[in-house]
Amino acid sequence: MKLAQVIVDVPTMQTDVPFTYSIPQSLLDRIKPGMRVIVPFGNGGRKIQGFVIGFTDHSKYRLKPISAVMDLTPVVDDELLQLSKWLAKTTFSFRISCLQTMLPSVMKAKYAKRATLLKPINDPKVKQLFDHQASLTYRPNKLTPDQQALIYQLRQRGLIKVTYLVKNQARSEMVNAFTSRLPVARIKYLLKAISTRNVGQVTLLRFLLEHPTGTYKIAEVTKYRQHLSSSVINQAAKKGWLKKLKVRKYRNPYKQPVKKNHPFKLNSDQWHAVNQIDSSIVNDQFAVYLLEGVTGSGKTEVYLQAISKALQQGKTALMLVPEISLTPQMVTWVKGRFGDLVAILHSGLSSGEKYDEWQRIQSGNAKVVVGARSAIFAPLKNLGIIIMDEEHDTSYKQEDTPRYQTRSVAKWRGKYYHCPVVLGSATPSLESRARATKHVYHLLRLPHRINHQALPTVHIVDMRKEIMKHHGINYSSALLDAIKLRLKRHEQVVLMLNRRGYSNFVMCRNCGYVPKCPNCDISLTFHWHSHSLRCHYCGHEEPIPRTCPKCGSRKIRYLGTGTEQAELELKRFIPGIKIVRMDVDTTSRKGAHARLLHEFGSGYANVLLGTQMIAKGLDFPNVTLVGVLNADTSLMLPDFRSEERTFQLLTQVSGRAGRAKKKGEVFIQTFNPDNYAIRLAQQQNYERFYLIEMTRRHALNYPPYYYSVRLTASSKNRRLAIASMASIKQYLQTRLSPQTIILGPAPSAITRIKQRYYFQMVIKYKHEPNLQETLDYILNHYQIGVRNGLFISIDPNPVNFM
DNA sequence: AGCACGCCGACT
DNA sequence: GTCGGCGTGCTC
Repeated sequence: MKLAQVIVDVPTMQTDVPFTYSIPQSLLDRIKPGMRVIVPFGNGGRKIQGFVIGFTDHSKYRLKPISAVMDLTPVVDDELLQLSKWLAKTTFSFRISCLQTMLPSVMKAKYAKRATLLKPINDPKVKQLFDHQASLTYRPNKLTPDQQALIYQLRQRGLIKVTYLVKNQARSEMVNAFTSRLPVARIKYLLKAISTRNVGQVTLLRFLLEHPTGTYKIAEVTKYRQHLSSSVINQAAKKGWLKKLKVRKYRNPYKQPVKKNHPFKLNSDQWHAVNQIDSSIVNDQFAVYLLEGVTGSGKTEVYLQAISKALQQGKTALMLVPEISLTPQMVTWVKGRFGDLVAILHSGLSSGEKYDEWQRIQSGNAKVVVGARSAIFAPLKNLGIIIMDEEHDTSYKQEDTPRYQTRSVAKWRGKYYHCPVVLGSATPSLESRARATKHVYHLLRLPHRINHQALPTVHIVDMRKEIMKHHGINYSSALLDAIKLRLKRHEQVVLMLNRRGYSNFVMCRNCGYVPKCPNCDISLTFHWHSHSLRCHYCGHEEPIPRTCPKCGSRKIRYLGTGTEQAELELKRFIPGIKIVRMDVDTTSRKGAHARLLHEFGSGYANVLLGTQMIAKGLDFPNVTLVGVLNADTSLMLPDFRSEERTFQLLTQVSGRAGRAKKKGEVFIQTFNPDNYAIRLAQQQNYERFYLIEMTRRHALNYPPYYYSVRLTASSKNRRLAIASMASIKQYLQTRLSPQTIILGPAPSAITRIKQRYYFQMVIKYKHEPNLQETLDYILNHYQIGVRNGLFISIDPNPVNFM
């Protein structure tokens, strides 16, 4: 007896195990592991989606049969099934959540219910709800309580039947196409027999003669062939000349053709790096390479040539980049080199486009994938290389469940396929660089810029002195002079406003009062457009108070530096200056990012002003000046990695200046001109920074000397949360070694969100072989009654401790 | 998650 | 008496 093991779409602790179902005879030969199925679940007749993960031949339960199979071929292959298991275990998340994050969002089922009247009912309320129809399809939570009650009553009285629907959103756009049915000899005969006045038919027959086999999209053929129209094709179909059918249309997110580019000649450092990586590809060897290259050292070319090697070997390649640097420029590079073999996955695509790109990968038509974080799950088979560009970037860590670190998943897949993983960065994370020192990773260095380009000159401007000079808060006179000089020379300027961990808020300059969210207890953010205060966590909005609610003073006003304010201020200092502003507000719309960059790249604007998002991957030859308006904000964060972040950001943004022939200049404005992170970023001295920072981390018992796990508990009941945390800490202390450090429990940085209280503990350890079991035990035993009790989440290796 | 079941108070 | 509120337990 063949029975299916199914992971059901119910993300809870109790249902996080395979459920066994019987397989109806009709599905027996179609059903395979990795397919999605629809199964009955529970005693209310509910139907839900599930994933078949395997088969078994016996079960102690009374089994229900699988209702339907949703896929023709498996959507998750054996490798990804195994990966989902590992991922669920190591990130303390549900198997179903892992499976779902590995797939395009459209493959997640949407649920609806349908109520069908068993006989006509003459109640006006019922008629209104059913819109005079016999059945109503609805989402329960979209109905008003009254409507829900009405349906409940009708059901109780046996007047309606309720069925459950599982909707598959994954749909491909289909277009009309045709294929020839005529043998060549017959076409030749017809061409002679038909009058040449039938222009359409003759043209069609000639087309069929040229293309005796194959399927052609009607829209495309009629567009490029004169005299050939859809009516001609329809007529021909009736005559039996050709067969009409539907084919999938791939929604291609990059319509404009890209210019082909060719491999560059490598310098000796690049050559050495490519050689090393290639040997791992050729020898089917898992190895992690850390490619440490200064900005402008030609890392991209190393990646491209390594990918090329993998393709030559008949393998596939996966290249990950931070979301923000997945710019049209980067896409042009890869598409230009590998053409239609490339699939792109990033958040700018519509869900339909993402699904189509996923299909191209799944079917084997795309062999090179470039994408942001979640692309690490791209269904490539026979991987030959995995590349992570800017490996230190924090966007590689998923911040909600499953809280995976892309680097770990990359290594897992690299081991599975016996292929190299290349981590590239100008400023590697200390974790990775330390592993290279210990020879766990192979260090490959590119210490020179290509074509012996000089590094830009970096000036540090002491803002403590500047603040006295004038009323502006964003621009030192040195930076303003430098900007004016570029305008005169018709060169361009990039200005960055460091907004990491920073928000614009309103403060009373008399008493220091800051308006906070009544639900979440965090500072409200000032919004220029709506002229109101908003909570970033829950969306609460309120007007700006005219007088301080605490002291009554009228000196309550907007404080801090936003990009809008920086833009206005610069326009005041330099009238007529053309600025392209890039921040969350201006880039939220689809395609806006590319449009703004194009606007700047075309030379229309003098200045590109933006937040961190401009620091990465941009390459404009006419930019000779980069200004960092406030280097400090990221230094102020209560986070042990703030120096590392600041160093990385400043180094990266400095690399934006002078990438072509013209020499670049950088101004870093700061209130902490002597800070080592700022000083060493000025010198672009990563190795020195690494040594100093490692000493500090060692002294303070921080990563990479220690591993860390953050445990967060939340509850509506504040005292319950505190008490549980205390008892969890006690339990941990009995189970873990005495050298392990437990910080907290302490209120989280966001103490309260949506009426729930958050508390956290951080476990710092060097060696804890039983940590996995210990934490599993805590999840199973302390998380009692998620609804009103305590909810626990665990984040292994959190990116920050806040 | 979402459903049924069961226990309790308050309504025609 | 029963309607409907919420707390609890279970789903192959």
